[in-house]
Amino acid sequence: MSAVFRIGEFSRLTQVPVKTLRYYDARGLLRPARVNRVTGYRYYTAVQFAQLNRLLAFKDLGFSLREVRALLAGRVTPPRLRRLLQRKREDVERRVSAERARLARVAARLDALERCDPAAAHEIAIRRVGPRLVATARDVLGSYDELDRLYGAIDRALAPRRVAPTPRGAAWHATSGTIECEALVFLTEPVAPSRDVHVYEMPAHTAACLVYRGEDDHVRAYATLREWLASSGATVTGPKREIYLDEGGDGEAVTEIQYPIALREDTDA
Amino acid sequence: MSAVFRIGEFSRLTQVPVKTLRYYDARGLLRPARVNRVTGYRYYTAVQFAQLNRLLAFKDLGFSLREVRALLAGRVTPPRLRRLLQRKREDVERRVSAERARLARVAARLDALERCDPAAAHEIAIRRVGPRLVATARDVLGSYDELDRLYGAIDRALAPRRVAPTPRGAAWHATSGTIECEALVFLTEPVAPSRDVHVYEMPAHTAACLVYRGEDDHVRAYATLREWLASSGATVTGPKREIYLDEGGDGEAVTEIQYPIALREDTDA
DNA sequence: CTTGACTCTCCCCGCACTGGAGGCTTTATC
DNA sequence: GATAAAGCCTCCAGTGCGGGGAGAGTCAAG
Repeated sequence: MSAVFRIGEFSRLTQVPVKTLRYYDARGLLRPARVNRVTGYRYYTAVQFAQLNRLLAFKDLGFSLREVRALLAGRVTPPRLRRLLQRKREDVERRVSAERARLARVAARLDALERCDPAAAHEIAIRRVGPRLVATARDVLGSYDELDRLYGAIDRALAPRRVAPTPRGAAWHATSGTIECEALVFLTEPVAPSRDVHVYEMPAHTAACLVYRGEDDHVRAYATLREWLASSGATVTGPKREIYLDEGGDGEAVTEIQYPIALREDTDA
Repeated sequence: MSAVFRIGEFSRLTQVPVKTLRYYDARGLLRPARVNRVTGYRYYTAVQFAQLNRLLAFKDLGFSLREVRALLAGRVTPPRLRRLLQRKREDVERRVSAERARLARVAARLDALERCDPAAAHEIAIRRVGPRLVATARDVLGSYDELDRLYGAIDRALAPRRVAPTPRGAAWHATSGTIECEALVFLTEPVAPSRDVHVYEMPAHTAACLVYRGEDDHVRAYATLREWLASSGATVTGPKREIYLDEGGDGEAVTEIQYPIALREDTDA
């Protein structure tokens, strides 16, 4: 006497595609009340509507199908559900703020474009800069050329173990009015520090990165970056770094600028 | 003279996994400067850093790799980029508000749980209720039993074309103090309306759905739904509907309640 | 008995990667 | 010059959540 629905009618009533219902059956998430052994036809009854609603409700909260299955099948003690929901909430909160930050960046980019700003902001990448072992020498410099003095000190300190020629870099610390330069090279294994050469692991952080070619681009690159930093809702959280990717004796030099940043999700839109 | 990097070193400097770099190569997104025909080794130069940054920048804005490839390779006229970015912005805005609404629902659920609320709110599903063709008869009713009169009218109007026995339903309109009932059955093909039977396509909308069994659950179900509606930041946008999934002459009846709603993303957290 | 709508299983496709197996190359050390 | 340890290569398979379609069987109406 009780009503029975074939998959198509069940699908029409629930607005869940037939394919999806079969998928849920195969995954053990929603078994039809009866399946004809011979023809394989699935027959759903009214109780399946309730089961499907529970399934969709959990899915809507952001649980994966694997989790939903556990929630539907296994005992869900309320304290355990509470913990799961709390983790879910943090998850979703993170996603919300990530999406809002992304929205701010899209809006900033669009803004720049509408102001007919020629700034090539699409060359700025926000990257995770991972932890890397570095050897550094630090001093206040009178001119750019003095950098070589610092690299010389580093090279001497590393002399016994000849290190593969990875690109060199420099961090610029603005402390108490003067600008101090910290020349650095990347290491692949620890090395003993010396009197004026420090060895430590640079912590991981997020940075806005921009690569430029040649000396001419230098000024434009910094202008672009500064403008982007101002308009995209990011705050600088440390000394800027330069990585000399190609010191190009014959051709143009190639350098990457990295500004350590923290993203905020303010937008003026 | 210019610096050349093997894939591992390039990966270390950019923090992009080796596997991903190979994937980008295969997809034509980032070709190494040189590939040794014999050994297959990939060699990257400094310019690839700039290309990779552009790639990551576009990806970060939410473009798919397919779109990124088009942006990197094809001519990107600024007006076209502007349109793409505008669409992206709407996309991301939608995602943000969807995630915020989800967050509100997770928080509401957690709230209910912490108040030791026994409400089985996880049986409430938010569903898209698609457009469906219906035949309806509408009147102010004195008692529940009068519903049969309305269904009788519908049946007579459809008599020539005997329609498959799909579940019946009813919408309850609260207009000017009285409650009016609109009995409805679903159709699969258009039928000519009569004097007191209307035929039209019910528009698609979002609804909060809850299935209950038997008469005892009726009151509890409505209490649960009302409470959920109050705490989850949704507003009712139309007459509630009931779908009689199983009128169960012998067993318990099964009914689905549907409240048309609009989601807002307010949260008190 | 035929027609048309419905259903079944099976396999491939998409996204953006990630992991592993099995086999070369390069580099460092003895 | 031999060897070991990294590093690199290609190819195959899998992730989550289904969508599309082929080819065959089933069900109800005329």
